[in-house]
Amino acid sequence: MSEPMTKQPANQAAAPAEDKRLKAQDKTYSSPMELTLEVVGGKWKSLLVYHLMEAPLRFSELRRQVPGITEKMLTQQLRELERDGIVSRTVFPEVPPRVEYVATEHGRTLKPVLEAMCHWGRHHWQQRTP
Amino acid sequence: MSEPMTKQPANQAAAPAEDKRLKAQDKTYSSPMELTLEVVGGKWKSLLVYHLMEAPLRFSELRRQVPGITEKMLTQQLRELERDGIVSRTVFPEVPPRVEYVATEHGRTLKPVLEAMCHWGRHHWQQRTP
DNA sequence: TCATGTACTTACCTTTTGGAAAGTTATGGA
DNA sequence: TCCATAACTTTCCAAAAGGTAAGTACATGA
Repeated sequence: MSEPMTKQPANQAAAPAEDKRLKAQDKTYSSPMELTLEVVGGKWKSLLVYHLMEAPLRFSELRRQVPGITEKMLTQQLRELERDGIVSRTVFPEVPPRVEYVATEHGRTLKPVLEAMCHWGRHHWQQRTP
Repeated sequence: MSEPMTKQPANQAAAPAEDKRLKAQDKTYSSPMELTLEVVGGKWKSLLVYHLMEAPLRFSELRRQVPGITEKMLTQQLRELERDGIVSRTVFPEVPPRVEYVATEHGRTLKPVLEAMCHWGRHHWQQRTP
């Protein structure tokens, strides 16, 4: 935990790196947690991934399930999650358009993290009023 | 998960609420995760709580163990964690001063969350370069 | 007298994040 | 011809988060 982790470019010369699962190349972290925070930190991402854990949802369904999120934030966060290989996006060539999002296999490895967060929140959100 | 949770003030009239474990009174969450994010979200808090999980550390030790954090951020985040009942602060009446921080019993309930985050980060920070 | 160490404050500034509201595209139906 | 729909994009703005750098208090030891 205390040993700094350095993300080296691994194979700078040969491979142009088509694996886009993780951003944050060349960055130095002091803890693995920082990487997790980069991927699902912020106000919306963990919520979104959680909703996409089991079944695909389309843009408008997701917007309904995550009250308060604006369209701008929704697309923005989904794009970043997609870039990090956490969710996948499928466009159906219809009019009006239909686009579905789901957690990828890689994204589903976040399940323990999200469930721990969910569990903690559930059990501590009204610990007061004893 | 989908049912909105509303945090009511519980006993507005009588009790002046001396329990400061959780902030975020009167707020409505759409998911328990949001509460967790309020408590350990942000760039530093989860890292700090993780370091204070087992043994107490003093201010300067913490600063050393969390490279990159400024003194301002360190005190600020520790104050918020203290207000939320996650860490406790002990001042030793000495000169030069000595102040120690540790996770409270309540704070230690975050262990599964932080460990899940740590675990995920450790196993995915270099998944590329296959 | 002066520097040292520790745990802070404070003021100011930059960066990041988030939000409101309007515009865009394409097609089929009234 | 006009409207509706879905999934955006764009612009402009506000707020929150984070960072820099300097200053403070106190007792001790040089």
